[in-house]
Amino acid sequence: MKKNQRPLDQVDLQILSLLYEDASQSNKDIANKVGLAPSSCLERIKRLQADGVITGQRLSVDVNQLGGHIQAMISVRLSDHNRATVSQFQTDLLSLPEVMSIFHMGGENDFLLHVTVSDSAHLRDFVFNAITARKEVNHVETALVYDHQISSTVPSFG
Amino acid sequence: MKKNQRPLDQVDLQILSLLYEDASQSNKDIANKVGLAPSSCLERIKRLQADGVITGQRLSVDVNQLGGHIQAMISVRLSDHNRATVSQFQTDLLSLPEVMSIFHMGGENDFLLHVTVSDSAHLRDFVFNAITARKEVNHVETALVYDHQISSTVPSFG
DNA sequence: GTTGAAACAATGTGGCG
DNA sequence: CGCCACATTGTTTCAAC
Repeated sequence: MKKNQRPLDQVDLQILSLLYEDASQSNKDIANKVGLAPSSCLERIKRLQADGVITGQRLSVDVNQLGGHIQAMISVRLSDHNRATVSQFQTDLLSLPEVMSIFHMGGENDFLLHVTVSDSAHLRDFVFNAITARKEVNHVETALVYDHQISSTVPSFG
Repeated sequence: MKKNQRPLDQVDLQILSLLYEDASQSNKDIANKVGLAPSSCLERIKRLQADGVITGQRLSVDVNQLGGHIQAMISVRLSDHNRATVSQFQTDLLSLPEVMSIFHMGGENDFLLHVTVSDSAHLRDFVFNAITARKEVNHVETALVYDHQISSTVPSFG
């Protein structure tokens, strides 16, 4: 939370919620839905961005159509938990085209890698080449992801 | 994959890749970067949407600023694997404000729930009220998520 | 695929409550 | 101080090529 930041009011939350459902709506549409003039609405959206509440806008794609026919969640344990090792692992893996997102975890697994690959041979190669080949990796477990659904409701409570 | 669909060429992939990095770029900017006239570029983007390669546009928000101070990954096993039971569980949970996304898994866990909560009391209450309270739930395990990083590179390989 | 005109949306300014 | 109306700028979109 930044300094000099007004707390979010109900209208801010309404704007966030609308944009979270569908970020492609125009400012004008949002303004209409929340009952503000477009300029006032835009002012609020800009403030939400400046305050870091809105951090960006991402495209949703159908990875299956891009050749990502299989999705998997790969649990990884490292043997070395230095900040440098952990952070290097994270950076290296995030840059690979197969890796869609990385969860840095507490608990017995250090990382969950959500990956997409073209087929099971690709999955096997990815696990061997990108993960078990690394010295700091201690344990790897792969589970298939049948389906990944993302909520279209913005988290908001208190 | 739909019928009547042209395979993606290099320019399509370039457009996808640019928009995947930052979906807030204007069509005009994308057109410039890929070396097309804005109208041709827009035509391609529209086609990618019509073909279902681009499925939407999502807002990235800082959940921490919305009161989501803790993120967790909750592994759930059900005792009953009927389609109806599984699908009801998925629908019910996805609509809760704490749940950001649901992975339907193969393997010993049926679901991974990526959730955000305000504090550890909230986490405990959520697990009890939304998960273990359900008859079909057999086993629950909760792990803290320190950090979740999403790739800004679109998955793409043959 | 391009160009250029018309339609529309985003943005900045100044005035009002 | 936040909101609105209006003027300006820029973007999208459509038709003709």
